[in-house]
Amino acid sequence: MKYWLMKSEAAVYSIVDLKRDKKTVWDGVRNYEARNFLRAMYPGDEAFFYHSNAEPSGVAGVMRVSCAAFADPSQFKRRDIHFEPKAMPEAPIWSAVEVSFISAFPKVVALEELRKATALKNMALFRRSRLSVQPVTPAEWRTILRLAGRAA
DNA sequence: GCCAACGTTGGC
DNA sequence: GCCAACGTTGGC
Repeated sequence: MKYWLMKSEAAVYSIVDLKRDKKTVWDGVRNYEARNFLRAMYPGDEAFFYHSNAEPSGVAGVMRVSCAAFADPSQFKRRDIHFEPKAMPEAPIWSAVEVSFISAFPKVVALEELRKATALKNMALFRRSRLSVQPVTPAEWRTILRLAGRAA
């Protein structure tokens, strides 16, 4: 099983929305490296839900990858902001996964806190700016759970 | 709202 | 294939 971190603007879709919906299609990723990480996901993998552009930004909870990567439906929708004219149903360009709610932390583990943790200094989060889907190592995963007040 | 980081596009 | 222009992400 692998671990991941996935970013969403909190005002657009937050952990509260995922808790309500139970599961959602994580679509709209339009960066090749992030897409390749989506394609590397398997059902049962777990991911941190990261709130970006939030007050504070940080890790807000945990979700499970509940369906492996498939063609992102939004790339075919002409009126969708994520429409991709070059994508054909028989040759999709972008991928999505389905994720399911596991838990919301009582308190968001803020970016500032993540920065202070020396065990996290090599996180992709800090080394690769703007990457919205990224791997998390088991050690990083445990560290963040501990910061969240959850047993690792 | 500003702006740094950085991926993408398109002219040449 | 280079690189300037441009657009987006995301912290602050």
